[in-house]
Amino acid sequence: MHKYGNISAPVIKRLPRYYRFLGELMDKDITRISSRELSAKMRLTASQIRQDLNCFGGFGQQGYGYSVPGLYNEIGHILGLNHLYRAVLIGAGNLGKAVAVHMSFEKRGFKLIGIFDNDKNKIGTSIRNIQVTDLDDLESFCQQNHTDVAIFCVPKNAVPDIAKRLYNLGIKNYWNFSHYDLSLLYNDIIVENVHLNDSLMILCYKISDADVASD
Amino acid sequence: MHKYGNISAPVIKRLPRYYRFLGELMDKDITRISSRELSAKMRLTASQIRQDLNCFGGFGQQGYGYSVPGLYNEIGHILGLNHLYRAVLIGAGNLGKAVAVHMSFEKRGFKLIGIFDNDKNKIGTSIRNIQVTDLDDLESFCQQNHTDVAIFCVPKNAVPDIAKRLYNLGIKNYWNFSHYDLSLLYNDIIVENVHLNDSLMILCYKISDADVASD
DNA sequence: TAGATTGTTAATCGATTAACAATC
DNA sequence: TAGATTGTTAATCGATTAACAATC
Repeated sequence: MHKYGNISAPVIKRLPRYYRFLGELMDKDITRISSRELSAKMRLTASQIRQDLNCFGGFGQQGYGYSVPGLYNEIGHILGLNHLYRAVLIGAGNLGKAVAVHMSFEKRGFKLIGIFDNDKNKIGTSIRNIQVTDLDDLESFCQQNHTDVAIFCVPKNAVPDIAKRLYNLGIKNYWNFSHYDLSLLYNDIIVENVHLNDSLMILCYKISDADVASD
Repeated sequence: MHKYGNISAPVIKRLPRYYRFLGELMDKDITRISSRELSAKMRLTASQIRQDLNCFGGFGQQGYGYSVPGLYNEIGHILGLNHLYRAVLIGAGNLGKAVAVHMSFEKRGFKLIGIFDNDKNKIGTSIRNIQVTDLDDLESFCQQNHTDVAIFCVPKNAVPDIAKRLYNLGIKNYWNFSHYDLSLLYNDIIVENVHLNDSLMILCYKISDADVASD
């Protein structure tokens, strides 16, 4: 059922960071690196790097280390960046617009194919050469255009209804910017959350926890 | 040095979710809940909830459970939401604009007091009643207006220079949307990252890992 | 008082680090 | 071959779960 056995969440979460650092090394024309050198740059242990990579395969060479472009490509492949999953964005407000314009979807395995909103003032306008479509036309659009993923940039209370419509269309992968707990809705869906409010509150915790003087 | 001893990162990351669920219970006028009931709603163990909360204090009552508003307020206080840390936003592009407009800073312990950019077309325009200021005036602004936090919404390569200027101004708390690894720059800073690209790649991994048919 | 549920200690599970034999 | 560094096993550390005495 899974390509790489059951890889633990902590390992998966570190992969994009490895990918980023390897990309930077490539920009500097560094072609080879040992786990020890990389661990120093990334401030983690060499052991962890070797353990992490060996979840997926033996990419290194004893006595030599790792090929930077080789490892970069391997991790890109593990992450699945060679795919082009077709995504629709739900919600063309400030956040949705920023996500549409700001993200390099193609570099990350996705292609944005549609944007939906229910605001008559937004419908018909274009973002990144994609026309904003009436949310009422979600079903007909997705039936005509194969869709793998939905991106939720709508307020919390609008989410469950839209999620059910998408689920009924067979679309079960969600990138969720809303604060609705999508993962509780169905069991056979894939959800990746971006909770900006949570992140901001964690920052608040860190600051106030360190700042013993106040309060 | 720390208000609540050394609380582990996993516990801290769960706090905003507890806070959210308790808020929803309050909206439904539910005034009391046991760890068992809450665990069922949140899909985690009652044991974990009790362990998590007891890092900070004994907020429950044997035989009764927890007061929903009581616990809500306690967690809000633990998160430090009673503060109003003064924040400046660096970068008024799509992402910066969305962050400025979309976030309810005041509910999360922050107040947005300034927005900076180096784009002449943006300087002077207003976002949320805050004038976009020339990045060159960062020092004079922060000297005149007490600033606790900086929010980075600029491209990676612009970050280190700006971070150094902020650090020299004594501003050492950062909400980082860029892909520059700020935490490696100084040791006495507080960084909370929002890495949208990483999140998107993790979604890609999850989809492609489940999707054994392809590739 | 009896029932319920906490706070907390003990047991288990998983993730990280250390060590080292294999090997390039 | 000698030196370096991996892949992998074993040891440690930390987080989660289970159990239960304390107590409302």
